[in-house]
Amino acid sequence: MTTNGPDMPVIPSEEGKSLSVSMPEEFSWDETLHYLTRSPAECLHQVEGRTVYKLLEFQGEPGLVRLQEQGQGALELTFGEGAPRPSWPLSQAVSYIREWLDGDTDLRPFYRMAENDGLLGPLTRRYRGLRIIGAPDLFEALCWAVTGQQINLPFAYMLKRRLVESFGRSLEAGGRRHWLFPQPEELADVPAEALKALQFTGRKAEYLLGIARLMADGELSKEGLLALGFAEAERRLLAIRGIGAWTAHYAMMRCFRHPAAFPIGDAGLHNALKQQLGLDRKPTEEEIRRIFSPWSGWEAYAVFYLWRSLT
DNA sequence: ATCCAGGCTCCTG
DNA sequence: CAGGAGCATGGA
Repeated sequence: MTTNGPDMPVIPSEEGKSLSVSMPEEFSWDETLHYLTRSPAECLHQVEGRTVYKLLEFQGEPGLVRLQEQGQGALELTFGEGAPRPSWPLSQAVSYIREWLDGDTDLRPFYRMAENDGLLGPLTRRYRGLRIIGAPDLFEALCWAVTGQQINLPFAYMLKRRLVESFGRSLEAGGRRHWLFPQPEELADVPAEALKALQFTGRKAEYLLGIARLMADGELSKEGLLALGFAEAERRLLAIRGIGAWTAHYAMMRCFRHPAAFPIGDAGLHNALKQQLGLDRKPTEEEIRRIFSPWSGWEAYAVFYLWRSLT
């Protein structure tokens, strides 16, 4: 068996081909990397130095892409070296990356609004170019939110990793294994016991499987929710067992990129406000609403910048 | 040890 | 309908 016979097709023009992903001026690769590296247990992308690898899937076919900064507000996108080349074109990944890294939001109105704000002003200057890193896959966004309910973040990352490495597909390249988040179909028929063995609580196991079944059955989808609009999508999500206000808004923030999504009950948000405002206790929900009232329409970004202040 | 974690459901009164 | 117990584990 030959590995490099004359019948092996070689397409030089495809080798080393790269595409440019244009990003707005208000985009910071440093801030993006800071977010992407915040947990060593993260398994849905890999960061090596200032290079990001992520396994994507289109038409059921996985492909590894590599992202580097290109300068002039652009990223360089290539296929990851050492990985099987998918049949889909690299151009298919460009719009995904722009959505993932929030390249389509104009942050200038947010910055103008925050400019003279005593709380948000310093944060937007300190973390300028920070954008809401998305979770374009609805199932992933919901599972991640449910997983993170009421537990500390390191533990949540560990649970996610176990879930992904137990039920997701993967591909090895360059001595590293890259993972896809499981599809709803890949989780729908898993017994709750299997999730409990990964240290999910019995309750969370039920929540995750319930969401998986809804999506596998086509009763819940990103397209369907997008068609509903903000208020109706929220109502639909809240009707699902295991999804409360925090989870619904978290998903709308990370998956639907709704700038007015507002996970107001978030413990990290409370701690950030306490710290930024020098309070000796956490703010009440009423106080939070008052603090956020000037930022109407941009709550998700205000929350994201406040989260950033914690690390 | 005690309290808190990127909460939600379900049961009381 | 507000309030609180229970969930279950890890880190400070």
